[in-house]
Amino acid sequence: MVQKPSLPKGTRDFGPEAVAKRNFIFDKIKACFQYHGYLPIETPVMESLSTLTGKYGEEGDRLLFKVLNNGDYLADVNQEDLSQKNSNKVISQISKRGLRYDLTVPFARFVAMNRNEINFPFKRFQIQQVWRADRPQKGRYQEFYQCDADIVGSDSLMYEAELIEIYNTVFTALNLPVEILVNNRKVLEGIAETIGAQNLFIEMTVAIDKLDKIGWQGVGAELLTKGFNHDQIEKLTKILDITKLADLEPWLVESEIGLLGIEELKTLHLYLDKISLDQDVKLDLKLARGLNYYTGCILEVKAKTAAMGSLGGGGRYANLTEVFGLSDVSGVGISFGAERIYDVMEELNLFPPNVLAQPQLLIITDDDCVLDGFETAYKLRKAGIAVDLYPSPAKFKKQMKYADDRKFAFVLIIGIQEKEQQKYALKNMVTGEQIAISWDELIVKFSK
RNA sequence: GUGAUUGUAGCUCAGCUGGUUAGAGCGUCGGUUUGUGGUUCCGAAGGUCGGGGGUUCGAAACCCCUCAUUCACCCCA
Repeated sequence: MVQKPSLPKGTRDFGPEAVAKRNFIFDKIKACFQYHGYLPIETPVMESLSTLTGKYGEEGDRLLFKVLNNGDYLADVNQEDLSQKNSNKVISQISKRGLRYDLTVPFARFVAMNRNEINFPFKRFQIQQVWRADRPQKGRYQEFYQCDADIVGSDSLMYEAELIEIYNTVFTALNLPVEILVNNRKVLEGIAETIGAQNLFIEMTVAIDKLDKIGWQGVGAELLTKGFNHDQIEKLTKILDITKLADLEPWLVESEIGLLGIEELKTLHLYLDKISLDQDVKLDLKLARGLNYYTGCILEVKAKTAAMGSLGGGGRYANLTEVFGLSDVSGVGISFGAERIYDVMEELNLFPPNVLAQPQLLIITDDDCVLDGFETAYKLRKAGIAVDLYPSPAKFKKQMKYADDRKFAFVLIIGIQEKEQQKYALKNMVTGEQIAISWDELIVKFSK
């Protein structure tokens, strides 16, 4: 029986053009990373589940893809857990591996394991897929590429500035106008302290992150259900509307950690003042970011001219390697969401017309000249000219149509007439013009 | 995990309140006097109407279940 082919939820195929376009994005990002001294690494698709769980918050754990153990995986499962259908307990017994959820945590694991071989500060980049068991929707897939650059082993805020500069450079190179939003988790903690809600810090960040979407009314309502009172919410409203660092400082004088955050932002700006950027960089106190491992500056990139979630994000994580037994190694990094950048660039028509690098020239032949065609193709390629060849002496109509469909700019016709005249017929597929051309002329025309 | 939405040819979609052999455009393939595409004209192939069950004399259409899609929420790139 024939089965109807289909793709798993949230995944897609990439045809030749899509791959070319994606590589166009990768190439820009990669070039920029390398230009700044980042070195490439790759890590396995699968990690031990224990490496992944507990790093992304409760929600993140739910979105982890688990890999079923091999063999008789039910053999050793606790019968009680099984009969009670306790999925949480059973899963840990039947699955010891999971698909990576991002590239940052595997990197932290990599650093902890290779600490003796690594020279700190260690700058690495990594372009690989990640998987999230999320319901797919616009700009959201279950399988997608992240392009990460991270530095571990230095707490210098110079790196925050460098990463912002990288965002700036890449999006400028892609001709995609964006807004780079900056905030600091310490400042947010300070704000929580100031309004007397330090124990509700996570709830606060999750709520205010939605301000853009549901406004103060919605956020206020959510905060109330989380245990905030009207007084606190009102205070929070006032603080978060602040757009200048100087205006914020008076609010946080009582908070040691808040002042530390402000100090960090000030230092960051000292660096940024030394360079000029094409994209907008803004302080945004409403930026929170859900990943709980961030401890200092946080960054997020949004498209200015398209409705799409963030195109990238990142931040400082002071302790991520600690759970893997390596303390006092601070890290900071950013991630580009290649799929979303792709979607936005497609929407805005930003890809160059000829991303699909293919030969300009197609050779077609008749019955008597197939071998001559093959030989000519070989000689042209040897002369450094990219060329393709139709494989059989089909009707010229068919061969021409093929050339047209594949958008070759020129067709080189080798038939019995050409062979007798010791010339080729070269047809320009755009103008329709056809000329007789010698080998030497051909080489000159197509050599660069 | 929650709430909606859609599922008919390779693609985009028609198919009225259930009624004979399910249609169109595009695409594909073949031909249009045997050496020429993108622009003629003619023709052909291609569908278990997502799957299963039910109601009915009769279901693509109505009901139930299931699978899948898209979108929103949660969360995030």
